[in-house]
Amino acid sequence: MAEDVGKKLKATRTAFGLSQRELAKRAGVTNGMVSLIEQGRVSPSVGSLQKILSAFPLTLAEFFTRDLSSQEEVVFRAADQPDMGTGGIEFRLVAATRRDRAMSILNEVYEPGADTGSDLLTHSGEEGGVIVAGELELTVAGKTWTLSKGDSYYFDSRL
Amino acid sequence: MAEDVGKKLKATRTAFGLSQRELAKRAGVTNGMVSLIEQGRVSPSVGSLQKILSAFPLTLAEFFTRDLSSQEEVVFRAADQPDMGTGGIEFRLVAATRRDRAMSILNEVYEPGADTGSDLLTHSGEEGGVIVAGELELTVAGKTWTLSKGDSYYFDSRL
DNA sequence: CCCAACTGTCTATTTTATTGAACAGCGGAT
DNA sequence: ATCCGCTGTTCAATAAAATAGACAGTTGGG
Repeated sequence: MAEDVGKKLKATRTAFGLSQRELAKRAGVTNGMVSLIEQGRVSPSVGSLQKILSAFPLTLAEFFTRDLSSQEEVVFRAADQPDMGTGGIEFRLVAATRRDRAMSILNEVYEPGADTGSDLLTHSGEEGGVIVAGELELTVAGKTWTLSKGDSYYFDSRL
Repeated sequence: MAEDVGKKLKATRTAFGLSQRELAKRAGVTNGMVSLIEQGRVSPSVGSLQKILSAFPLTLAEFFTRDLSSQEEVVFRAADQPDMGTGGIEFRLVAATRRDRAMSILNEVYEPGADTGSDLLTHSGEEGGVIVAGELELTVAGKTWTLSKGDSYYFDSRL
């Protein structure tokens, strides 16, 4: 178990806020296969893994280098937030590269007249937010960042 | 053919100066499998690919990020040259990260009394060499490097 | 020349991944 | 309570990957 593809795939999938079935449908594979891979009961072919990753989208290189570069990041820049939305609504997922997130935060931009249905932000021991305008000085665990429009933060509330 | 694993594997294998059988033996797989993978006739499982790459040795992340970072490098530092030798003889392969090399260059260090059999350097339109002692100023295609002991160079002779 | 040792490719068989459709569990709505 | 829609898991059948071994071509030596 030198490199556990299953755990990494599960962490990536949950980070993007997708279910096994939703990921499978986008990738063109079956949900059972995603389940078996995540449990480590099969070793997928690189072709299958590539199809699955294309649903994020993510390349093989990005997938395998993922946690080495962004294990415990706190600040995520605007360009690093993938757009999950459709049509006139823009959803940008915060901390998408972070593994095993316990919650999801969305940066939402609505066209004039667009409608929001439910409250998507639920609290569960971790905190996150987005700077809509102006600048913010953020201090977490002794470190300080200056965030401007579009930047965001994410950290364990115990810090 | 988004990411051709076969071509990449073949380029990597030849860059390390290994035959299909030699690679297969080190990796604990069959030579036929290496052949089929390199021809693109099968898509190996990540487990199998991982076993194969461990013979170089190379991680999955390093394998997939390989050509993005070192596509057309000219200078290769001493630390980047893998040791291909055994026993008292030290063989360090130059430009191992470069894809589809048409030749091989070896930096050879022999213990006192060791014996050399055949001439390993054959010319075929490309040039390479190693700095054994002192310093050298190298200019290729308008760029200049200063090489010291252990450093090496590799470039297309048309430049 | 012939032999030996190597190169990579190909075929039949075994092993494994992948599919498609079932299953049980959970939360919300009626 | 049931029903709906979702979550992830598991099973038998199918498709594909991996194996063991044979094959042809090449290089160097006796």
